[in-house]
Amino acid sequence: MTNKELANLIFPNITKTIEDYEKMYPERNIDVGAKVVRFAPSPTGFMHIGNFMSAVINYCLAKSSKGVFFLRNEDTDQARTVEGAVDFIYHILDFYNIMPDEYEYKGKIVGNYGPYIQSERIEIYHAFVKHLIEIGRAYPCFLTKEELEEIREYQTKSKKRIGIYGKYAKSRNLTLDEAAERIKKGEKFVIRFKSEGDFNKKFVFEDLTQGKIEFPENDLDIPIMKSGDLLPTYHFAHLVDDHLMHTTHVVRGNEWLSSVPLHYELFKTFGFKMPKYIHTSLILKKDGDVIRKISKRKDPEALMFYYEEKGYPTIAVIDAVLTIANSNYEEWRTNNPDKPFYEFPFSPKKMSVSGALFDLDKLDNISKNYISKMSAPDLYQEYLNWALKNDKHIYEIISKEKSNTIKFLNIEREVKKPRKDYENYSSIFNKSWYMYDEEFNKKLDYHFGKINDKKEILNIMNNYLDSIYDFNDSQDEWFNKIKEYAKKLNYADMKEYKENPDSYKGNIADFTTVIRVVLTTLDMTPNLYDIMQILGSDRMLKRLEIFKNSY
RNA sequence: GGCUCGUUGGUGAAAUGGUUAACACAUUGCCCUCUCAAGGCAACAUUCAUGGGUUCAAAUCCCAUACGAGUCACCA
Repeated sequence: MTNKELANLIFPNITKTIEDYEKMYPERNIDVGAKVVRFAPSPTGFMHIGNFMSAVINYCLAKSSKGVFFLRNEDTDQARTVEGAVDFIYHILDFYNIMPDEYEYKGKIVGNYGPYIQSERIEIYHAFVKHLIEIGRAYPCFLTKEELEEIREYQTKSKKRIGIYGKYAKSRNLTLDEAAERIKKGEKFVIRFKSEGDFNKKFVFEDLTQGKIEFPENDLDIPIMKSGDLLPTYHFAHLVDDHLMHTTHVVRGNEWLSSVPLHYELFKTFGFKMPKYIHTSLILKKDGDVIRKISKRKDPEALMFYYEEKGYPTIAVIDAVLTIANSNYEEWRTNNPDKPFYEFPFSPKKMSVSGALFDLDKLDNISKNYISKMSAPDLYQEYLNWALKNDKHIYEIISKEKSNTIKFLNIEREVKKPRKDYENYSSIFNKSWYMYDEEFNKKLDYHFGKINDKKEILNIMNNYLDSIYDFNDSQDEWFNKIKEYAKKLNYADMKEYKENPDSYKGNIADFTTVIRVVLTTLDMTPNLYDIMQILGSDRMLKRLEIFKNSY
């Protein structure tokens, strides 16, 4: 029996050769320096902030170099596949407007280098595995789970390196005839790569983020094809796919760094050019005093659901992620406030090598700045979109009260230094509910300060609303009138009051607080003048009546 | 245990042998002010994990130690 015959025995129906596939997927027709990158999630869980960061970096790399960004669904672990995970990935990419140029979704293939779903590429992998067997660099391994367990135990006990290599790779020594015999008998097997590396020899690998790293050569005979579903393992699929799809830059998590020696040998064995690698740092979380990997279970902010539900502007989340990814992003952003994020010249070298804590305070700050710069109608639209998906109650109210909502959102906006009240859309209602009669009537929990005597409050309010307040007054006129009236009732302006606090009932702030609380129940609101303009005389009088009856 | 990487303030971090260790967020204080928000101005690492060494000079180079992280599946 020859290698070729063994290969045919294992893959009788695979007729295409790797040369055939080389022809099917020729070099891409792109500019020199254009990057071909991929986002390659496995649908074994819902997209988290780390995946997202990787997607954003890939998008950046591709767009800024006029390259290609494709999505490859790495679904080779069928057992752990989570339903809805793929839909969620596409939803997020669409939501954040970072859709790939090439992908395969719901039966639709976009791009010439597909299929983009690994389980649909099984014949391709088999052709490559077959080739490896033919040249004697892969072999069927019949080690059972129990045997593997034993080897492992022995290695642990005797403090040997763990893994299948050297004398532990028992099936390596089987003759081709023996192997064929056992296959014919129906024994289960995996295909292992036959490593020729020497653990005592070192080689230097250059990672774009981490720089030069010296590794020992790989000498592990790792499985490249699984026994049950005959799907390839990650390592082998990475080799085949990124070669045929002509990936130039692989962005992947740091956890892959230790697989580099293996991947290096795999590419070398086929004589394929290795892509460049950008190993990104992990996103960590501070939990009390412990710093650990961010956890999908414990940290709600780890999953991408969080930011959507809270209603963070998409660009704020992207900015926050890029700020972590690249230390000079923030500076670039302040210098280029209006440029799209993907024009940022992302530099792998500037990525932090150690893990970064994801700082929600920082996100809030970035987000507040974005929201403060939106026009009121734009903000309203975003707010409405958010409410439609996340809070029906709010949605009903603000769609009914569109004009008043926009007016409220416009308070101290579109000025040089706008208010920064909202870090996300879900926080708007908490700061504006009192503008809606329905909500206002529900609460009626008045928060008066120093002046809380009903008689005095009415003394101020009655005359003020009836005869002094004029809707047509400018803000200055309005405030002058208030000051004048306050003085009459023995409330001083700030300076006078500070000089002589005991000779007055209170100061102008105490005075306006009374008006504010009667009208809103709250002692803290944006500019009272604007609130009153929006409320209008009728509603204010109504609210005064309500106050009379309920306080 | 093997392999690899890392360790600058509460957080993200800059600096790549040369005066007082950038900047941003957070925090605190003051000012402004009808409250709030915003804004303005300050404060916040006598020190870069620890110990040695090289050098006129070290956060930056070298060595050791400690601590932390990742990985060592027919998971990705």
